[in-house]
Amino acid sequence: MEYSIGEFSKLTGLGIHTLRYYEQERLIAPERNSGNRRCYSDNDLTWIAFIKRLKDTGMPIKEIRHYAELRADGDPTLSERMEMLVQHRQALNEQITRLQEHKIKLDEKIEFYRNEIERTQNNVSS
Amino acid sequence: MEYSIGEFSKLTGLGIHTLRYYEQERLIAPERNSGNRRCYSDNDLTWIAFIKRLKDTGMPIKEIRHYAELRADGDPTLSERMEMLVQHRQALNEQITRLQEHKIKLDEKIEFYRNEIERTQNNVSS
DNA sequence: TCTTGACATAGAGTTCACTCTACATTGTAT
DNA sequence: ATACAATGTAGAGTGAACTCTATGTCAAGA
Repeated sequence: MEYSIGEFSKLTGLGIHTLRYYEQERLIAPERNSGNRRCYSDNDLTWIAFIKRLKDTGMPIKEIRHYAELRADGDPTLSERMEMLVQHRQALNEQITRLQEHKIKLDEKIEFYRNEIERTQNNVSS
Repeated sequence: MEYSIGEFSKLTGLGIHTLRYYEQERLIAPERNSGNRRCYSDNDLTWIAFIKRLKDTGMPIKEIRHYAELRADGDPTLSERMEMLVQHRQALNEQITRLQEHKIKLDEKIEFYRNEIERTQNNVSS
């Protein structure tokens, strides 16, 4: 299937402006039809899904662009791309660990608040 | 103990400019000494540590400011502050879950790459 | 006393990732 | 044929969170 930018925008949840911005940043390179209109494919759809994953996990546009450039060069860059993903997985693991530590501290803080609130209420009622 | 902005910057790892910016944004309100110099306390130190935690877990400055304002009002705002933290914990839990899903997908992708690389290498050597 | 370095303020500049505006062109329904 | 909605480009604007610059003050050491 092929999609106009409007259709593709709805499918991906990315605004039309954002899609054009991503193209300008060379993250994606949709075909053009006779009238110069962008023509997105199903392949573009899975690619955008992956871009969103990379973004959600904190990879900056610049780095995604680098990955996209390697991807465009095909098989010869397979191991370099894998290297990037392995690096990124490492960063992601560290991020998850950090957040889990933060969660523990936050739980403690909330527990502390619960006690404080009870204490102050006791003071008021006594 | 009390610290000059330079000392405090080293202790917290936040640049001097950032500390002044946080003050401008009303996240922190250090005392001033005779010569109008900022005078940070140990209390400020633990407060900054908590601010960093909130930031690291994705809370925007505006919201941290709101929390800081409640904090400055003392005990009467205890339950409102707890409410904020409970809300934030919810967001944090969702964030962790999302990242864990991303991690699984990334692991799969890396595995796919490993196979692809092996395949292409076999093609070359055969 | 003089100089140096840390500090002060006000405001400008930067980076990132969009997001929007202005204006021209094209595809579609009546 | 005409109107209008969707799309095109180029470039400006936005908001968040810093980060830096210019200029001035002040305390302490040589």
